[in-house]
Amino acid sequence: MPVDLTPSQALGLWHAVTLQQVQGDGRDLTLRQLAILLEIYLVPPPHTVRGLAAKLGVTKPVITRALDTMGELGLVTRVRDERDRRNVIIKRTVDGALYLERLGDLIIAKGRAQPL
Amino acid sequence: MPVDLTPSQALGLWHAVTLQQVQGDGRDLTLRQLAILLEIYLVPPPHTVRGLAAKLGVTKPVITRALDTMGELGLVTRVRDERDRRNVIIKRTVDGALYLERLGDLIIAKGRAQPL
DNA sequence: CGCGAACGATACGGTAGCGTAACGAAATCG
DNA sequence: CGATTTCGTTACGCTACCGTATCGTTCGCG
Repeated sequence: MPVDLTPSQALGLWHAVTLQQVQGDGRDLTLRQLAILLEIYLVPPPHTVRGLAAKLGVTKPVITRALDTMGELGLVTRVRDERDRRNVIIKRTVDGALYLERLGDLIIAKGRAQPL
Repeated sequence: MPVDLTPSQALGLWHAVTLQQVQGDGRDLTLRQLAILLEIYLVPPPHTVRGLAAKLGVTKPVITRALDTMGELGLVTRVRDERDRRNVIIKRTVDGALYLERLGDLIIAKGRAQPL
């Protein structure tokens, strides 16, 4: 079941959500960081630095740095892969799930408020 | 007519759109910049630095800097208010309208692709 | 083994945004 | 008028992210 939007609804929804995000508190993620976070939580594991970099079309340091930042925020964790110790497996956290749950709620709430 | 979304659809939509934005080209706006741009194009004029700062809950330099950046990208223009020359009126541009039109199209396309 | 490839992290210089504070120009008010 | 307020901008020091290049570790393969 697709989500059918008019142009006005689509931009209005984006407007409402970004506005709320900005007004909330400064703790905002970069577009890239958010994309990484969503990828980790919405796509089945396992997730690796290399895999994320390929999926997003960015370089590996971008992923490493984003994981550093989001790790400090508790949104994500890294675990060494014991089967191939060169790899690092990116794990989800409770706080990360909560963060995205709140984002989802925000989107839904603003979607409900869309006119037309 | 509201936009009714399930949590899965809401986050899936965000995922698809941010992913595309990141993959596209580096020309990505900050969350704040995007919020400002949407505010300018979706809310009836006139728009001033002070008004935008109040609406978004940020300081004036944030608006000035964002307008500098987006001005260089051609997404927005500034014109001195002749009735009160202290004010600056922020004007829309063709390129800015085009930019948001493409964003709207992207959202709609990804919305249509949402499962459930 | 030893050598090259793969993986993630780090170093480095550069750029852009931030918050606070101060500034110049213009309007308002006594 | 002159003093004060309002508006947008600029200055300053700081932090965070970027891209490129390189590093250390670990695996795979001859």
